Amino acid sequence: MKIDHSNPADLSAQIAAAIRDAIVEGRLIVDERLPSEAELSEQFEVSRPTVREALKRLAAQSLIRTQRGASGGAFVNRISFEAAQAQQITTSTLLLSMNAVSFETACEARFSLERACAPLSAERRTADHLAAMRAEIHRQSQPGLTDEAFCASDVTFHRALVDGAGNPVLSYQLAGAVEAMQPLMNMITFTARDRAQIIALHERIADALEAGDAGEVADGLTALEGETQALAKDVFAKRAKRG
Amino acid sequence: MKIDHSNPADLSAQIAAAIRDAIVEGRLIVDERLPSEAELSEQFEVSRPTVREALKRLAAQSLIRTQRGASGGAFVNRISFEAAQAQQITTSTLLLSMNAVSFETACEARFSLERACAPLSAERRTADHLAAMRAEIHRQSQPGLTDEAFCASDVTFHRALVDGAGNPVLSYQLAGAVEAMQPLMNMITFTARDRAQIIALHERIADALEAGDAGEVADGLTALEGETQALAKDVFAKRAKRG
DNA sequence: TGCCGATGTAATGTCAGACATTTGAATTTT
DNA sequence: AAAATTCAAATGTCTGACATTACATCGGCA
Repeated sequence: MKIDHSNPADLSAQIAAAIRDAIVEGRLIVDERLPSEAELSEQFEVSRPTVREALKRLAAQSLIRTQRGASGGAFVNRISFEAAQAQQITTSTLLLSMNAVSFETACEARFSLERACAPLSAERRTADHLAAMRAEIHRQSQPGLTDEAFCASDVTFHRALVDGAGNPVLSYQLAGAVEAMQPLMNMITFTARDRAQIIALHERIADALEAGDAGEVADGLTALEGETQALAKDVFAKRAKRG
Repeated sequence: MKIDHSNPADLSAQIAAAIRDAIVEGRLIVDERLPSEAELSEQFEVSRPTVREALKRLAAQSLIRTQRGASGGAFVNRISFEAAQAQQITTSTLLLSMNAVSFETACEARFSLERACAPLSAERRTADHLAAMRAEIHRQSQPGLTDEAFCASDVTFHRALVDGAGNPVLSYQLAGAVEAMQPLMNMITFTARDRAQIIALHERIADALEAGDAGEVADGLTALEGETQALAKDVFAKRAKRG
């Protein structure tokens, strides 16, 4: 593991990349302790602050964790699905909000992905998943619910649907797509009638899931996508008119 | 933006979180310049190295970029699809390799997601996408191709299929799933007969895509999934026997 | 007057050394 | 033998300094 001293810029980035490669390529394995900061600064022939900046970069990506005290140090982290999901949600959220991705595009991607796990979820969903979805449907029909709370409940509903597929990789991938859309969804104001229609579709999806009817789940999702797109179109049209 | 000095641990993490929240919540907008490191260290009442560690954490997530020189500084970054994809691939790859995700689970997730964009790709793929896929099929049939090169070509083929959907959000999401599987795929050794079968399925998929037959694309993918799973099962069974 | 080069300056990048804090382990004491 | 104490190693933080970069300004020159 060596770095390029002829390019005196971004030493900490180079060091971070070198260590990251070692982890990705398996030369550093999970729970293995990295050399101490002092030792690393000797190896790379840089100062300790520079090494620390590199380590912080890796910590930000959950590639390492640090412990203080004797026999402490930096350890290769076994990245958890939760940590990976959190990162992906942050990244996806920023990507959608900063790149002016149209609501239409994001919505299409989200429902396409969700339909992808409909067959698996119809086959494998447990009673718990169904109960979670029913509970959210019930919450959504409460009067006096704010739009934001309605959206949050919607996200929980869909995550239960996705988790029902019983595939953690799928859940991890989809959490980003579903949660990242929440800020966009929050721009929509739902009338009582809108909510009733969405709730009806949620019930249709839950029923189909209970019956194990994958095709009907997918159809329900498609209908929900159409409804959502129509709502958004309406909101943006009104906004354009007003502005 | 304030931090908790009563908890004197992880000051840089707290600062990073505070700035990240400001970005995510839109209080700091794209291309806006953050205060200089000296000013930030005054605001947060910490030293400059601590501020720098916080900024490096954010830079590692592509949330900010830094420029040297007068009128330089740290700027809120417009995260690109490429950068987001690169991060997601790194995260997904580590997640798969370190969490002992079974090949079966990863494969199932990947093909489920890919089937999700089959309808869109069948409808929208351009001649370029088709040409790219045909080119990869041709490459795959070259004799003397290493297993790794064969896998790399396979990834390119599937990325063309996904890109054909014309939805950048979908492409971004799927790149992680497809590329992260490559290390797992590289564990497989392909016989000439295996390759012939895979190539035949690739041709079937390309043909269906050319004809705009979404159902047939999905069926081709399902067949390919079955073939891949069978191959993997075989490899792992032999390995278990030998070991 | 207009252009071009030299200089200034503000910012990040890096370094050295020091102290503070934490935590596990070795040591001593009861 | 168990508990309390001390020690040491490591991260976390601070101070102050210098190096490097790149923009901005100002001066000189045509």
